[in-house]
Amino acid sequence: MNKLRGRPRGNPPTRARIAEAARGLFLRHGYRGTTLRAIAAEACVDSALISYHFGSKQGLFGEVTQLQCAESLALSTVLAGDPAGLPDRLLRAVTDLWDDTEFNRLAVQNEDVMRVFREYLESEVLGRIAEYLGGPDATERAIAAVTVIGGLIFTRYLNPLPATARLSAADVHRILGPTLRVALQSRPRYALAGRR
Amino acid sequence: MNKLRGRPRGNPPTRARIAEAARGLFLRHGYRGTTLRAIAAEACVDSALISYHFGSKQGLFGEVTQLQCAESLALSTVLAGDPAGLPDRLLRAVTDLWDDTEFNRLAVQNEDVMRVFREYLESEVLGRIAEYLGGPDATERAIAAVTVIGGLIFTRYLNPLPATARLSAADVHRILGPTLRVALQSRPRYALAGRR
DNA sequence: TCTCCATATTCAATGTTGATGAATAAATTA
DNA sequence: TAATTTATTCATCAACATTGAATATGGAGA
Repeated sequence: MNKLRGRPRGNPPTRARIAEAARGLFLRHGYRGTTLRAIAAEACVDSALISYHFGSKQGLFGEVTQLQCAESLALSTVLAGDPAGLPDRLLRAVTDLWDDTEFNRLAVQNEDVMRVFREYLESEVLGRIAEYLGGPDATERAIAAVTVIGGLIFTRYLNPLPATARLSAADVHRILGPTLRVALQSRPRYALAGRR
Repeated sequence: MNKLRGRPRGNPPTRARIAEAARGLFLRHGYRGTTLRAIAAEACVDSALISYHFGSKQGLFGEVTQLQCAESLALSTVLAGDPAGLPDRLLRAVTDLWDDTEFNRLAVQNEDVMRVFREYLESEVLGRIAEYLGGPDATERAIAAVTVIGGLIFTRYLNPLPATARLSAADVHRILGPTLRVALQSRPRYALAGRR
């Protein structure tokens, strides 16, 4: 920080260095856990420079995050093949992306709601559904069901997508009913060879 | 504020009043948008009293939130009937709960990640899937698929449930494949099925 | 009833935080 | 070369959550 005032010599890529430092810190400590001063220190820069370049902390975060989103999930490949294999390809794309990159770590743990909601979903909903179903694959069926339900809650309420949120309850029932029914079905594992 | 120092006469339920005020403000303005000072003002109390009673802002929020969770989703009723009707009853319970109560408003909009993620899910994933599917009910099928995918992302990555998160990618594919397949299927209700 | 301690409350201060405006120096343009 | 635009530091701000000190009441035991 003991640098000179005024514009520095050359055209150092300071802005990029800030974004890089921010990305690392956001990944490690989440949004709230990362202060502008920490980013500035990491980038060896005065913290005011961040506001200058990115407008605000949210602006910086948005830029760093959107960069990640742009790189993510190459949908073209997924949508290129035959319709029959689409489910598999979609699932594979999602898990490949999220398992391998650091993208998921950008998910700021919303330390408050998220924890409560997770515990509730896990112990109450999932546990009791599995108990109700019984049988050897009860847990797996419950997981599938919780996924659909969690997806509904997430895309309709927690973080409403307009297309989903503006449906009536009846439409939601009609559209998701068959899906949830299949999720809850027992899927005999070794009965059929099937392809992967 | 112009009150006397020291313990007040009688045993006024100040703690409860604070919780009540906090609940209202959290509902209206979310977690970050609600300051301890605002809660204190609403409850006609010094803001230091909140730290005294609840330890911290998070402590207060946790108490208010957990109260809501306890009241929510009467699973017993859902699990009481015949297995065949379970999907419908589950869906109904979820939508009834979340449509009618204020519970969903406690979902602190994680103003940062959530917005980006929502826009991405809506415009990229949902839009392109619907475009790919084509046909009259493409949007509905895309919504169902996005729900499953969003549920997977949410319960496995964003807010990982242990049971779901510790699965291998292959297990995820196996368990959710049939579900997603059905979500993507055309569901002819009033007309004959035509693929694609 | 008197004494003491735990409890409830206000007040004042502290240390962070994100942001802003002024000063300054290099780059760029005319 | 002169003027303007851009990049940077410094000093400061207001808001925030939290903490410590001061003070007054409630309740338990004599």
